[in-house]
Amino acid sequence: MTYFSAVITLTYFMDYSKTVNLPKTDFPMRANLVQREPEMLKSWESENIFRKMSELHAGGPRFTLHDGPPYANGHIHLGTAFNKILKDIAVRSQMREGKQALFRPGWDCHGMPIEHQVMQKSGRKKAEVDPVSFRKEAAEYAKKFVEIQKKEFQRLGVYGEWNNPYLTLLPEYEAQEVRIFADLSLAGYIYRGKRPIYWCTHCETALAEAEIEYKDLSTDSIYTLFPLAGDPQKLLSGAENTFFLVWTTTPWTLPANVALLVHPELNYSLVEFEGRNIILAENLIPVVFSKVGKKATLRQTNIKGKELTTLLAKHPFLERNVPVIPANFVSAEDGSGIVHSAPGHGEEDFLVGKEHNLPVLSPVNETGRFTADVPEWQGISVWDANPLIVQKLRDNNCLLFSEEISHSYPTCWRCKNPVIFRATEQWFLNVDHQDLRRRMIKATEEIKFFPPESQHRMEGMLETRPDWCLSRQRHWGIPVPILFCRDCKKPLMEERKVFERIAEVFSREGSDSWFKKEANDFVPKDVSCACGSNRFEKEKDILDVWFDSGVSWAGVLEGAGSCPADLYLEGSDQHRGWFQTSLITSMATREKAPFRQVLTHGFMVDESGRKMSKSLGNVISSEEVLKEFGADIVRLWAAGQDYGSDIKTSLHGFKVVAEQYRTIRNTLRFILGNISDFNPEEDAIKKENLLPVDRWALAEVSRFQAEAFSGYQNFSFYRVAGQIYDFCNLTLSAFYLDILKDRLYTYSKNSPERRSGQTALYHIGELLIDLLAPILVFTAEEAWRYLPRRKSDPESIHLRGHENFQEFKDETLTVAFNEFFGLRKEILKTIEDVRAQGEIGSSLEAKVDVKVNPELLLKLAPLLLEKYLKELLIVSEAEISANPKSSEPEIIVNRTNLPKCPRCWVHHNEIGRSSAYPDLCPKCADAVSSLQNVM
RNA sequence: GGGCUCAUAGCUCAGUUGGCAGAGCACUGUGCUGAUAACGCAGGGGUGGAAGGUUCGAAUCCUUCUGAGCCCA
Repeated sequence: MTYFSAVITLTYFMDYSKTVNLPKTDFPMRANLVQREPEMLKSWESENIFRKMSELHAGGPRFTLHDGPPYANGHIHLGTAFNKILKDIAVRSQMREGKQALFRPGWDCHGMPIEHQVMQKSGRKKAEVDPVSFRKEAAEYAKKFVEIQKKEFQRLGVYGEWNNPYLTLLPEYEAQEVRIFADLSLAGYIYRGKRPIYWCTHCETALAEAEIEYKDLSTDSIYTLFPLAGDPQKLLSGAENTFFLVWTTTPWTLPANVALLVHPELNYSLVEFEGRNIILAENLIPVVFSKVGKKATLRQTNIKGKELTTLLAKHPFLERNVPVIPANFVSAEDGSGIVHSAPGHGEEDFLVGKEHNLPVLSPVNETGRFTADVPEWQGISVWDANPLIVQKLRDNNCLLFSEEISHSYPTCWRCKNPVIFRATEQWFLNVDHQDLRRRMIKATEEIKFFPPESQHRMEGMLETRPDWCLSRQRHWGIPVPILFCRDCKKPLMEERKVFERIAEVFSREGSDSWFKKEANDFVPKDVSCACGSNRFEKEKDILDVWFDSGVSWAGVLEGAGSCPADLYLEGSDQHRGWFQTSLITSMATREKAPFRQVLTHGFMVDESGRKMSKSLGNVISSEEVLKEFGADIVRLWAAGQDYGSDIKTSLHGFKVVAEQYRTIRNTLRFILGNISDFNPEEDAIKKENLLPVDRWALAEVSRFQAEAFSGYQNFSFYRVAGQIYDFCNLTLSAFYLDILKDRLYTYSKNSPERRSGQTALYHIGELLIDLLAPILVFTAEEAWRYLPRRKSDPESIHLRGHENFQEFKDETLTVAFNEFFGLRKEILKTIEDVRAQGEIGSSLEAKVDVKVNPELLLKLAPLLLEKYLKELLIVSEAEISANPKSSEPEIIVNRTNLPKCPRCWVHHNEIGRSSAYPDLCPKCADAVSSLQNVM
């Protein structure tokens, strides 16, 4: 008996397994991206695909994404890769919408990091360097990394004009930068002024705001006493022996002190302590004297800060009387509520000082040592002077007490040493000239920000940003294009001819010419100084590297007729950086913003949400993941991130993405395998003749497409990626493809049922490849090569626009199927129970009886369940009927008693109807006989 | 210290206007062996960062705190 049945089964299996239409495709299951992607890149190159892409919609509406230039130093990291991939997806998705989308990548080539590297390599110091040969080395260094990074971006599949990138060191770019500087200068935005700026005493240079890192450092926190020098309005009851309690964390700035600052609305008090009267903020009395450890006696209260401004104070160790001035930034939480002010050594102090016409003292030289203006400590560095000054205060009996506190302190981003504020002569851009600041804030209201909160952030930063210090005392950059009169020292700032000459020379010979030529080479013969002299000398400072990139709209977009750009897309740090510098230069010279839309993304952080940094050792390199997973995985990862907040990144995360990729790839493979014998031009079934479930599948296609389109339009790539994955996983794998298998495999090749399913599958395949194309640029192309083609189809998916599937929309079917899925879940649960009891294994062994209330049955009518229910449930017998009494569906599942068709494995009541194939069900008999007719 | 943002299952995240906490992955069980280095089904898993408050009712609104990120001081 056992022997007999085994032989029979084996016989049937051998026979019929060859008659079913199993999936057939050479599209490999294993992606092998690391090897296959470089081959694909070569084939794109040999077929000029990128060039054809750029020509695809020539003359049509344009989409310009302007590349924020990465810094040409080192290899790209995951953050750089992420940024460029987002840009690429934006560009490609717009291109697929029918726009002419060009992307010209750029690099930022000047600036400190490169200068620092080159300087270190040669072991030289700034003063010892010959600018011309040094700049040559720096340029080579930058170009080397441009090439390295270019290859790395290309390997990621990023589309762009790689043969024509913009570099901030190209002569034409430099010339354009001079022209913008000229426009700014002629319009009155540029001024030379003494002003406290961040100064690194180690690197001996001014630093931009962007070049500052804050670190926790321990510093002196001292409470010093400034004697009262005058009380003309007799505000204080006993003015004898009275002192201001003044708090500072930078004792070395006391020699530059010119005022005391109080908060105008804060309440101050007079206390008696060890025979002296002391003024300080009322609410800080307990804190201060608990630190001193002794009690003070309250003498007078409720003195408003603004009343104190009538008083005069005496400097604790210099022969100088200083005024008391109101300032809103004085804190009532720390110190004493009275701070000392040195406009030469602090930004806020400077602004208050400017308002009250205070002198700007800065008796510190470029190495951070006191000048002759401070004879007592001349030649001593400010860091070494701190304890000496504290001692001096103590000697003068002017120190209440001192302590050490830890607080965040600005340090130099290169050398990591603490920096100081020091007033020097610098070139500035006045951000309030001609109401620029207001105009910029207004302009941001017209710009679309992604995410929208980003606009507030930008606005807030514009409100408070100080004038832009444009000059740097370095070698590697574009020179400040200013000439001075050798005789009267006046700068030549209003002669357009001079700027034009400089720009013209730069465009031919590059900005190196500034260092090679004489000043007079840049001055036309007919130009002379107002004083009559025509002997000139060159400015020695160079421009801030942020000015380089800040004029890229002029250097890149204007010439191409693409300004303003449609999109700037950068990390959120660029609110203060590139977005703002670009906005400033453009609003000042062109009266308009250089971008219509701005997208910002978060930063890479590790699994526990901490910033990736070399010192923490939690950095994941782009190369590492690329080598292990391939570019499409990195791209799918990038697409899948909600860039609005920070991006948590781990190797495990990439493995999860790789799994998602496999799901998508397998889905594609299944589709391709099942339509390998389908010719869309001959075999497609008309919409009205499709089976209900196939029409529903296409309705889903139209719905999914509309959603994905809107996702791409809003640059919500992570939504698109999620939708694609859910579509593959939930709509297709878990339902549609599963129920389709019986039809695809067992119906005869050319049957309407099978062709109906294939028609839907073909469109699903088209759509998937289409929607994947901007993200999985390699895999989409690979799949495209295996998809049956129409005659009109191009050789590359990247040259094909969208197929529109909106005609397949079918609200009735969609609603009906949603009802069905609720019911199906219940039925599947019941089948699982029966399976758990050991009654059935395969669901094809099940017989399902369902009773539902008539309303539900009516809703399900479009599905034609009386005919298709068993197919939709993948069971052999299924009946559904109405029962007015049942509010919940009644589901009964049993094992079927019908015999099994050995070909399609469905249990069937009509087996043997065909005399030629007595063991088969009618459908299978038909299929096999038609097969033999063909043979 | 200030501005903006984030915190929901082991992981990645949904959750529209306050109304029964949801997906995928992972895990466990299981089916199939005609997507097979695949695919299906089911299940367990949560003090919603913490503490208060408003409300009949809070993941959602308010306050404070904690941790994290960007920017600024």
